[in-house]
Amino acid sequence: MRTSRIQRRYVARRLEILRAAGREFRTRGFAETGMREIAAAADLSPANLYNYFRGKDEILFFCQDSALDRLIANLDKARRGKMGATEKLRSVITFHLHCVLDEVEGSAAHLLTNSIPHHLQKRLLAKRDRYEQGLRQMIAAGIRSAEFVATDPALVTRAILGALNSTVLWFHPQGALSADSVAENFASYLIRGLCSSRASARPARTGRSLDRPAANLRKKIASKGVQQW
Amino acid sequence: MRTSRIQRRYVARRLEILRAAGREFRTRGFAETGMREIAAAADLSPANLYNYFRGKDEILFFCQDSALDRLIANLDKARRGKMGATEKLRSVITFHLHCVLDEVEGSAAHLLTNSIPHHLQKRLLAKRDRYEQGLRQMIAAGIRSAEFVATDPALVTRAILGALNSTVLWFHPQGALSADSVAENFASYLIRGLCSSRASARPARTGRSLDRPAANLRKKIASKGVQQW
DNA sequence: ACGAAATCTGAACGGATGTTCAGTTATTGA
DNA sequence: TCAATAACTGAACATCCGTTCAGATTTCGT
Repeated sequence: MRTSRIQRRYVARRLEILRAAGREFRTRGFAETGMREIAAAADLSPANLYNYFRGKDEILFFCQDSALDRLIANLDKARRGKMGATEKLRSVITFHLHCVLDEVEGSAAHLLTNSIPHHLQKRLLAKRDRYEQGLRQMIAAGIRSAEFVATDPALVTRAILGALNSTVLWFHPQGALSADSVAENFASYLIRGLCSSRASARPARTGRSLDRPAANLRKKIASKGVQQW
Repeated sequence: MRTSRIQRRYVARRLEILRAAGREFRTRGFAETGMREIAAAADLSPANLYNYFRGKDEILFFCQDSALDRLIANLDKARRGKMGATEKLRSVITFHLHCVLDEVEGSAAHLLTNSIPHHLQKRLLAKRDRYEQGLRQMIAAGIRSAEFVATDPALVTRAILGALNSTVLWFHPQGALSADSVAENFASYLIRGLCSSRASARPARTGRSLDRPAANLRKKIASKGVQQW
């Protein structure tokens, strides 16, 4: 056989650990979750974890890395499609939510955790930037094609990602609200904000401390050095 | 005099500490920030912190508590106003962003931190629920008055709060992007999503795994037991 | 069945962290 | 000026956490 049984069992055990760790990270947070708890959740002794991962950092790294891979793969697929910007964006939003809400080992995709070593963090930030830039370009294309209203694509991208990622903070898999319905409603709302509205969304100024004209609407934003979603 | 000088100095020092702690929490995260770092940032010895706060938990608690007080006060003021739902919502969004981005000691308002003791966490969750409910009712009123399109107010509220709170993850006070322009752009985008769009925001189904009708649009959500924004 | 390799475990180590405490310095009120 | 109170500090304590390691147990190939 191509891959030996012990190899297959090894990677399966790794995946089990990642799932258990993701579950714990999600509910308790990274810093609040100890290796002993991860081990208990994965039915292992704490010491045995180190046969599968170099340490706690690496566990979180692979959680985030695999989630980002799936997100980027879906994004690229959507970008290559022939549908309009609206449908593309809808597909990305719903997939992102299902990825973050359904697949528990990927639900740690939003954790910042600057306590993870630099060389790992750099790789994650690079992937995250790539995802964010792809989404931004998708929105910018929709603006150019006049499907979307003229706004700052970078800021809208971050608003969307912030809304999507923070769902893990309140969503309960067993709750009354399904991931599907969250995805449907979020997609409708977040996309509608990009389509020109009937009524003017920017009425007469209220006059309260916001007197400076919003002239920096399309200010360029450095894509590098972005720390977080 | 009404308040003695030593009392005034005491509360002033407390505020200095809260500001310094908020600054550190914001950049490093709660678990990653030690009491020794807070003390250094506030120009105090670590031991001296305990003359002003019972411990690290209480420092975070007062950071979040004061920020929530300001947010709730502004929300109530907006709700009592006579403007339309659009202007009310705009005022709340911009104030929320300025509170979270400008006033550094309040920028910890988004931290979950389940490591803080129960009796403190309960008080914070109560205030957070009150804020969220107020915002939700504001949006629901806009829907009733036909200013906003018919959607699930609870989910839109959480999308908005998620977008707003996650700005602290990437916003840099010294960066090229001002808090004002973030507030303007976010408000425009997030409000436009509540106004009926010209083009249909929900086109023909793509057919991909989202075949279940979105019938649970107005499903009630338990307002208690909400853990996070 | 048997030696070898993989898998697993309990116990301990080193370091960091929140916190305390005895003791020192600064400030207050008269 | 002087006692009393507030403000502050360095050093240590207790605990927790990530990690390691020697050795036991299971699984594998033959």
